[in-house]
This record gives sequence, structure tokens and C-alpha cells, in this order.
Amino acid sequence: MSDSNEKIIVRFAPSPTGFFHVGSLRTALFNYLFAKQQRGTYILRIEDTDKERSKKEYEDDILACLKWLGITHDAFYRQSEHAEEHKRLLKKLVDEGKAYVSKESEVAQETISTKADMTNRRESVIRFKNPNKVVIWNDMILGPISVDTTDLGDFVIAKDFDTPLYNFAVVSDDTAMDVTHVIRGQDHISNTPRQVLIYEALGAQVPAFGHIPLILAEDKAKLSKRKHGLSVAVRTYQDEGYLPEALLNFMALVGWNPGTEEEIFTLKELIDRFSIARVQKSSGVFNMTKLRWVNKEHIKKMSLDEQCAKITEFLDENTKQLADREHAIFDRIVPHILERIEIFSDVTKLCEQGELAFYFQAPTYLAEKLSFKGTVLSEEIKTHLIRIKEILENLSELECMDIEMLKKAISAYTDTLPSRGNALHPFRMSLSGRDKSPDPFTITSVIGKTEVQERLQRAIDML
RNA sequence: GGCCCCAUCGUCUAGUGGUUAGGACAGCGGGUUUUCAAUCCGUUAAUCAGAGUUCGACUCUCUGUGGGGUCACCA
Repeated sequence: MSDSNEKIIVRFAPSPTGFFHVGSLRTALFNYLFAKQQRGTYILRIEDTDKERSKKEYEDDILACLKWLGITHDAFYRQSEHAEEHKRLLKKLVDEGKAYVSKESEVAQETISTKADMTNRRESVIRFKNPNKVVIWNDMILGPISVDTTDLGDFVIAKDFDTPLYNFAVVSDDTAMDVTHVIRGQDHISNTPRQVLIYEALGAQVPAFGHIPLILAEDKAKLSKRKHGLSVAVRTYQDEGYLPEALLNFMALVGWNPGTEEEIFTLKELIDRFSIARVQKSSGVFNMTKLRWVNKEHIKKMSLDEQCAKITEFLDENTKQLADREHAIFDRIVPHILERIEIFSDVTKLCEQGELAFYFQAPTYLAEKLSFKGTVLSEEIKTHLIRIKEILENLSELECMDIEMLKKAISAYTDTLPSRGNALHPFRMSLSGRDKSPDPFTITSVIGKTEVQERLQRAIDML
């Protein structure tokens, strides 16, 4: 553990070998929260030592996603920028006899496992001289862990002096950057003993380690590619209209809780409440349904302007044009759209399923649809619709826009009927033309008295 | 298989020897509703198993079982 007056330095070190993954996102988040809460430094370091697999495209994706999420770093490095330092330390270890250049030709035949590709193997590599001791560290999350490194053998730390491998490069960089706390996924536990050995060989201060639980798919298998329609790429959550803070909020909640019954947090609130001691030991399942719920809670907290802007962004072309032309109507639909979505791409679905069009344009439908449950005679329906039209006639435009007032006026009539549905169903159908839609009072409050009168008349004419 | 880690409702979790084992999401039921959505109320559901320690174990110990991670000249 560190002194309380020692400044905390953490890093998030993704390798740009794939699109930014939600699992990595949580590692970044926990590092960020831990650092920010204690006024420490959060470093972003791109681990690009694997020249074959690293791509600029992936680095750009990581950076863009992090920016979208609002996880801002205090310092930025690429591991490849530190080649000289890696080389220097590698030479130092070899000079001190703590590592050695190993000729592989003799050992090759027996050592090579089936998955290793013989053609890519070199005739010499740099191996770490394993002191074969028991390494113990007190994990910030898991508690004491001890591993006998004897069976690790003299593991390879570099292909040559210019090509360090992961375990060595990480220790070299973390040392150079004075990283005090290494927070990473539990899939790194098995790397830790090797790294501790390297720290000790370098005579460097060993940082504190905290291995956070992994995130699993619904079938409890590793979160990989597209499973159960769930994507692992952070980018897709942005594309689908999730709010960055909602995603962060949800990710924080799998593997951590504040110890209270609060569940919805802004990034700022997460920083205030976070505690590494309350991080879970066991892995958690990524539950998309709950994510959607969290997202909806965050949507509710947005300002009306923000909500409008976001909805507009996800309108399909056709609806967007209608909304532009009739923005007064659009403004009035917004609260009703909000009721029907959990993520903003739901808005696009609403458009595609025709659940918004009737607000802008009179619907077309079959006359028989006007009959409630198909049992009411046209003559009766006609009577009801004419009556409703008359009631509206006596209401002001303003009264029609007030759902409660309107409902009261119409109910005065429909409540006298044996079945209100006989009148209210055709009323609603004449306005929306759909089997399932918002109620006629809501629609009236959006489209206004005149338009309703017209639609009512069209229905009456159809009967 | 070796090594390491983990284990409370379907899922995320609270709980740190004595609780009717709490909350949230989902589910189910109901209220409100012409319908859908939304909303409100209610409700089903869990301590992996077996020993031990103890007056008393979800909680401590051991064993078993189950799940996961890792065993690269990737990171």
C-alpha cells in the first residue's frame, strides 16, 4: 500500500488490435474513477509493441470512444515511443546476468507446442533468468495471492533488444511513468507474478495491483464477438443512441456498488462514490435489458432541448422533413416519444413502424376498422363521431390542447354510453388509423382542433 | 490437465456470527386505460454441497462440486 501523501498514478493501457471493447471500457473507467477521486493522475498508454496486429484505425477508435465517454486522460503515450528505454533496461538486465540471450535451435523440437508456429520462431530470444521463488502480492480486490513461479521457467521477455514483449514492456513503462497502482482485468492475474519478478530484477518499486472481475455474456461465457445480439464494441453503443453516462453508469454497476440503494449516477457522482474496496471479486454478466433501463433513466434527466436534439438526430428522412415543416407539432410529440423509447435508435424504429406519421398526416385505414371489436354497426359509430365532433365544436382551440379538459368534455358524453369503447375506439382510429396507438386525447392535444375535425369528418364520410 | 481466482433470487447486488436474508432489472398479478405505451401498487424467486468451529452460521475453517482465468517468440 502507498503512503497517503504519495500521489496516485494509474494507467489504462489498451492495445490497438481491435475495436474498443466494453470490457476494456470498464477497466478504463475504474482506473479513471480511482485516480480522479484521489486527485491522482490517469495515463492513457497505447500498447503498440505488436507491430503486426496494431492498427491506427483501432487506436483512433479507442481515442474517439474514450472522448465520447468523457474519460479524459492527463497524459498520453504510445509504448512504441519508449523503444530506447526498453532497450536500455533489457541490456541492463542482460549485463547483470538477470536475463540472457538464449539460443533456441537445440530446445526447439521438444518445446514447441502444437499451436506455436515454427516458421515464425527465431533462433535466439531474450529470456528472463527466473529466480524460482514464490511471489506474493496483496491484491487490492482479491486479497493476498501467492504463486510459485518455478513452473514458469525462464520465460521470454523479448525477441531481441529492439523487440520487447508485453510483460517486459509493461514493467519498463510503468516504472518509467511511476505508476503506483495497476488496475486491470482478472485475465491478467497470471501475468502479475512474472511482472513482479521483473520489477525486482530491475530494482524498481513494485506497484499495488488490483484485478477487477471480468464481464461475461448471458450464458456466462466470455464476452466475445456478437452473442445474443450483444455487441462488444463500444462504438455500436454510441451508434445506437445510448448515452455515454448511462453506459458508464451501467458498466460501473457490474462489479461495483456504492453500498447504498442508489443506482443512477453521473460520471461526477461515480467519482465521488467510487471505492476500490467495494469492487466485487466475482465476474458479472452483461445484462442488456438493465442497460436499456439505466439509459432510460438518464434520458429522463436530460433537458428538453437535449432530448429534442437527440430525437431529431434519430428521425428517419421522411419524418425529419415532416418535423421540419411542422415543428410546432414535433415539439408537442416529443414527450410522447420519450415515453416509448429506452435508447434513441428506438426513435428510428418508431418512424419505420409508422408510429409517428399520423401526427403529421391524416391516416388511411379501412372503414371496418372503425368498429370497436368489429361488432358495432356503422350507424351507431357515425352517431358517436358526429356527436364528438359537435362537442369539439364548442371547445376552444386552447381547451382542445389540454388533455384533461378535453377528456372531461368528451367523457361527459361517452360515460353515458353502455360501452365507451364504441365511441372512443372509432375516435382514436379516425385520428391514428392504427390498431395500437396513443389515445385520442393525446393525439388531439398534438394536432389541434381543426385537424381533428377534418379527420373526424373523413371517418364520418366513410360510413 | 497444471497453476490461480471465484461462488446470495433468472441477472446486477446488500449483508462482514444472531435479519421475517434487503434493493434494483426482468417475470408475474392488479389499479388506471377503447388499444398500445407510460405510470402506480402488489408479488414469485437466492445463501452450491458436506463436514467442522460455535450456544448460534450466508458470514469463519476444511473438503468436494461448479464456474471462470491462464498456460505464446499476443497484449
